[in-house]
Amino acid sequence: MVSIKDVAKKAKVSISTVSNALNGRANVSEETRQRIIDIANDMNYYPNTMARNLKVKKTKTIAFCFSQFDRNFYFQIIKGINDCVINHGYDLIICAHHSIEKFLRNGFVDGALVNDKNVSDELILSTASKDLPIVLLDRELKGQHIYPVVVNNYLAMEQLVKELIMKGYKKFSYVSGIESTQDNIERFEGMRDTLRDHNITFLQKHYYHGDFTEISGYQAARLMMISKDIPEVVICANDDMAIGVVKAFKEMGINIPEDVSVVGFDDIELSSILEPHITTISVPKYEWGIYAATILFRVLDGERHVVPNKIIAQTKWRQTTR
Amino acid sequence: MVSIKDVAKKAKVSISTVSNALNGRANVSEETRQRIIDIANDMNYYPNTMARNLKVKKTKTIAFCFSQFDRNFYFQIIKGINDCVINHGYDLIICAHHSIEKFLRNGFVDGALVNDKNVSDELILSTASKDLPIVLLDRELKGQHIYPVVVNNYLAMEQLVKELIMKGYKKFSYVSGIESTQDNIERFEGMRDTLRDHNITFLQKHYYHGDFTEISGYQAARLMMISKDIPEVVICANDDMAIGVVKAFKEMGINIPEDVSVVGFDDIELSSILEPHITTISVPKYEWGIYAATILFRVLDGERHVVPNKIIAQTKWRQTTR
DNA sequence: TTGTATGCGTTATCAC
DNA sequence: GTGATAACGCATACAA
Repeated sequence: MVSIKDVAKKAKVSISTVSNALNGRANVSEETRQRIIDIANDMNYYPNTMARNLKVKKTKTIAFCFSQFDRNFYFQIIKGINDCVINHGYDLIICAHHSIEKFLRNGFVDGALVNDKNVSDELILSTASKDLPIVLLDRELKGQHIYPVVVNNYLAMEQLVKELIMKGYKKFSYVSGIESTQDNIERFEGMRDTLRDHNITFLQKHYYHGDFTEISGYQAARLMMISKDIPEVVICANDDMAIGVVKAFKEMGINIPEDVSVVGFDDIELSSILEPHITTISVPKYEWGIYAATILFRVLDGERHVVPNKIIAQTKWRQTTR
Repeated sequence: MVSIKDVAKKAKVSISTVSNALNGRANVSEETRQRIIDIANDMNYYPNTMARNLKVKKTKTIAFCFSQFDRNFYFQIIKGINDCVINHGYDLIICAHHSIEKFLRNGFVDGALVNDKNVSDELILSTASKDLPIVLLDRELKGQHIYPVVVNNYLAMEQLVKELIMKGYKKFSYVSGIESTQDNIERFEGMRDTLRDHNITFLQKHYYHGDFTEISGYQAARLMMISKDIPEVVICANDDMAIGVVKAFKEMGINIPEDVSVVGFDDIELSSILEPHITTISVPKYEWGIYAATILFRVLDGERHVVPNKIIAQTKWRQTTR
């Protein structure tokens, strides 16, 4: 590996002159600069990133901690983050949670975004610092140098339910995701509270327990059938379950949306590919990524009191509702 | 950021003793070792990765160059790579092509995998070295310290066509991908040669020009219709186009597979979701990732003359063929 | 305009 | 068993 020393030797100057020339500083004559640049190119010289980082304490690199490579919901988010990072002249590295200690704990990166449930709250709390602000996409955690950028589930659900009520729907059922997750809780409460505000009480028996998987939605729909409790509209905590619900109803000869309507959440790719196209709440994934990265850069640029907004999601009306 | 110096000071020993203790070397008494470890934990000390790398010239990190975050075909591959890298006690960073110079050129990583058409052949040729072997997933490039791990398109196509012929198919059409791509060429030649070997000449007029997109497949099928040239089977250079072909035929009231059969390549998720499920050549993506990373580690472990095999893909017979 | 010297945090060599 | 010290490649304050 050719180092600054090799270039200096070949150019018959000192290493500092090489450094100055290559870093565009004023204190070097134009002709020596050009000569040094040519020689450096010639020798295929690239400054050693680690040695430089060790010195300057800025890496111009952002880490994105992520390991759920099997859920393609996230890839538009990555794209947004990547684009934003590049635009700011930084580089992005994506690393799984195993690598956090290695990459985050010691100035390897200037900031991080985390979207990985495998990373514990404690790890985040103990890692975030003035030198390493962290933006969270998968949870709302309070703490110094920590900036959650999450979807406003409650508001999106509120607006959806309001519109459904306006369309005349009165009998709602809900298929939950994993109970303990914040997403599920907020989505459910958004529905329940909005119904209450419109004098519709949501009965516990219309709450079906799912776990965000298609099969759990499928089973919930069959359960509705067995208990002869088909509502006017089934609201699912995500699209996967909505797909399962639709599948079950279709198999049982129940027409959608004539006999029952179905709504999902997330707007995954499949929801507008499968027939019928599913009405769902669309999370603007690309923009989410952009915004999350933007927040990080505002912090890195020294802005005080950065308070992120929540991401606004909106209903996409499609074929599973009237 | 707490450094080894801080730990040494607190433990009232020299930094070398701290280093020795923490790195499990023999020349330090068990009690001082334990005391130092405790203090280090206590102070939340983590060795600075960059300083260490600068010294030892091994980073235990692998880079995967990739930027096509909008094609979910690749994510199973990433998962395979990631799993393999973790298993070897290394860490994986994924970086876009913009960052190659920064991360690959100067000992930031011990090896790299590249699956990014944006990275030029020249860049790869000039970057690969004894200190940085590179495994290629997206092209077959010959060169020192370069190891292509690609799919055996030709063989897969040969086997597919043989079976189709055995099933009685005689009239074949081909919808091409982008002409210049190696994938397209190999897939086409695999078909053409196999037909020839079975005394079936493939006429140029049955070659339809596509570009790997769904719409180009759709248009090719309409063109077949207009020219009244519906074959017994349409072989597409990838699944996206096969999906387009199927869509067009369905719209035109042509029955699949009764009137015409359709075959794709890749086995993307959609091919077994949309109705009818598409017969296609399945690329074992996860295993591909595992194998590519394995090749890299064999090189890193000092094995001489590593010669990668090609990835074997196999036909998945589904509903679009008889 | 150019060169010398120092230090970033670590590991390794070699005294003690 | 322990501690100075050099070196990794670079940037920079300061001397020339």
